[in-house]
Amino acid sequence: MNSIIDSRYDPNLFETEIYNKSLVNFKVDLCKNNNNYFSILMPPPNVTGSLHLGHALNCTLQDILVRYNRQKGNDTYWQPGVDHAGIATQIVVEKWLEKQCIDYKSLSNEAFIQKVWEWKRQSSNDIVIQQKALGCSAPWEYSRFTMDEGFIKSVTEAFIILYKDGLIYKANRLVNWDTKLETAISDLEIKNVEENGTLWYINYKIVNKNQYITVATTRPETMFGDVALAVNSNDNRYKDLIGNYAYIPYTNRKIPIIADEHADMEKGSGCVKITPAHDFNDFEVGKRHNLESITILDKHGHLLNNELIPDFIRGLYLKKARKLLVEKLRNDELLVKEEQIKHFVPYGDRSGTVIEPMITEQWFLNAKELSKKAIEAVKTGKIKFYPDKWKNTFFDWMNNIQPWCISRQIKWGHRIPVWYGPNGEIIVARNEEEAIIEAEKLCIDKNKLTKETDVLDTWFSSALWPFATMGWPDKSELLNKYFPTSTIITGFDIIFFWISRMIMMSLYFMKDIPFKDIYIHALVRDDKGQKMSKSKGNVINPLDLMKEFGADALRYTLAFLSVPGRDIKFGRENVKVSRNFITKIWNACRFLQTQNVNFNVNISNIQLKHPIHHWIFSKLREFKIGIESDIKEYRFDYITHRMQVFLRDQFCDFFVEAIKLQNDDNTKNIAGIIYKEFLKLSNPVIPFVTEYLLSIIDNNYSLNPINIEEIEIDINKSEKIDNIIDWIHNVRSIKHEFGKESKEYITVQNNIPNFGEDCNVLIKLAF
RNA sequence: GGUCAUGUAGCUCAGUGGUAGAGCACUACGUUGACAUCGUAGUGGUCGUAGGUUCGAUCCCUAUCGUGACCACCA
Repeated sequence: MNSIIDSRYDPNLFETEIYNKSLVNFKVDLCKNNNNYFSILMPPPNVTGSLHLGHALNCTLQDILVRYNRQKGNDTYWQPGVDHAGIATQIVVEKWLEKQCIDYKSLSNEAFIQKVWEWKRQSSNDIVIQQKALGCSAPWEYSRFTMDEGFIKSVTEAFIILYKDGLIYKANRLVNWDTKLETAISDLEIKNVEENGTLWYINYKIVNKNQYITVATTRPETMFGDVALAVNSNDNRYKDLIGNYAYIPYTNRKIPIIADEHADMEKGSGCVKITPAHDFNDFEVGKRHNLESITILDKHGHLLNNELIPDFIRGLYLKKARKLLVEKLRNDELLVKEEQIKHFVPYGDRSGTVIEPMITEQWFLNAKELSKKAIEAVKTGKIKFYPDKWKNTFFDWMNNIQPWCISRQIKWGHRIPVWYGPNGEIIVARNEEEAIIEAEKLCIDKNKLTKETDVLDTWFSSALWPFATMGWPDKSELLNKYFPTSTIITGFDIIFFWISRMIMMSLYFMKDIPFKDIYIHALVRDDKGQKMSKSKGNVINPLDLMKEFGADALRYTLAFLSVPGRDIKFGRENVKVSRNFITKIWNACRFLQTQNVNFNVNISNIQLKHPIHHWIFSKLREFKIGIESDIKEYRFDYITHRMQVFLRDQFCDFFVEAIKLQNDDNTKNIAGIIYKEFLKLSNPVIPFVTEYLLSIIDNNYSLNPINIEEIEIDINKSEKIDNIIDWIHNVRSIKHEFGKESKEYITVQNNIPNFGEDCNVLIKLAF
């Protein structure tokens, strides 16, 4: 046994060392045949840089489960890895290159991708370093990347199957277009922001009448894509005009005035312009009335340079065109009213630019078809949400699910496994050789094949994470042993992006659910409740905290603050408090060592003589059982409370104090056993300090708790101690309130209850 | 507009159909075998407001106000 009597608690002295020589076997034993398995998928962090506190929370909670299960003897697997994160990473790398004064736009595709890989290596390295510092006990050699070789195979296979089954198709549709990134994005990647805007009332001249009709719009510049004006058929103001035509200002293009329920009599002027190529509602109206769609914007958000657009704004950027157009309308007295309104404007999540609805050719996945079984799986309780309320969010979205636009016009990502023939024939194949063979079969000139340049939405590969990581489409031992996984731990923000899609894909490809429990944890905010962001400057780097207070303190804090269904307000003060608690654990060890406590006495060699012996064992049992139920309920906060109550309020305050009064070897041996058990049971939460202390007090320590059930505990004796403790608190209270000389205090001293001879010595603790 | 949360001590938050809990902060005392990164004790709350159910409500129900998030509209 080594001594720490003269050492203060300093996590920096042992954390790295203890991780490297930890007893925990991170390795996976594929030969082991254990019916009780626990497997968990690490939500792969994006390779966009290093980790923030949200990741630290996510990893901590997973590691607690993993260590707990491993300790319990369950065959445990934790799938680590990182995500290529398409658009997000591409943007980060572009900025990174800019900083180095590299003109990324002039790089060839291949050269750019090379740069991204370079970045990826650094980023994923940093991530793993952070995760290890935090104590994550994952089998790192099983780490996967969503674009590694195996994953490319999985993604290709999944695409091909879905295509052949008719669930993936190519279509010309109105999609959300990001004019900055020049790619389509999905509905989920849009954030609607409320803004002050203007509603312009514009006069359109009616054909063959000396009369105008007033159209209200927030987007006048799109008027050149108008194909109709719609009014409500019940609107007396316009009833007579239905069937007439109107001129689009500054053009001689005539568009019909139609009746459609989409026109709301209460809103604007009651007459709405229909621009199917640049508005989702209008697109629907257009379909209903068989109207054509006229695109007037190019991919960069500039008006087209053609005869549809009046020459004074041809080719101009949207915002500029709008300004000029409004000015001209105003001067020409075609603008009859300008109304300031608040309205929502769609912004791209990643680019921060206004999103334009645009008609383009994209690849879609029929998500509706896949959603049915996924909804069923949650409805029947095969998959459970913790907290339960999130299933409503899940159902809401799943019941209204839209076709998923899976193609992106960016560089970084999985290339869609499609080749085109000279006449646009589509050939879906695993590789070029296969595509050529297929082309020959179809009598397509194989020399004229071109490969699809679009890549897949990053979430397409993430959706395959539960089984692609374990080797799918091949059969593998990992899949065999650890699929479906037990639990997934993640934030609510990716329920739609990720959780629901993994469920759909797993049920489709594996015919089974990907996981049984979904634990949704909180968002980590700063101590004022504000979202942490770089621009606000309130981001806390987990590594800094770990350096100052230790990884254990950070882990303990994150678990402590994890109240289900509530966001975390995180202050560094909390970490300090946790560190203080860990110091207490440390100092308890120091004291026991000064008492020459032997921590390695066999449980069969101690006797429960004194009631306090029964009491401390019954508290240990409560502690152990409590943790077990907390884990089942994912109440990580409760576990930390329990640790405090047991170690501080029960073990230190009474049992250790009792040792000072009743200094026999048997009691000291019990203290050694209890303390050691506390360390083991707390190991999942605070692995570093517990394992270090265990290694100090026992050269051959193990992390497996002893079987307390074997110990016969007399509950009556234990309860007697509870009563004594209540009484002690009472006496102390009186002493402080009235003073040592007071009548009240003397009365108490003269009326000490008879707790039995065996407890007499404890009475001293009261005085 | 729809949905889901949330409102308990100065702060951060637990909790329960039956005399209100923790941590931090604050106050007093304390260096009595580890621990000032500490110990002991204490101050502090009509459990958002108004109704209802109940023998009894902070907890269940209804309404209302405040806060937050998500979804939708996005003329």
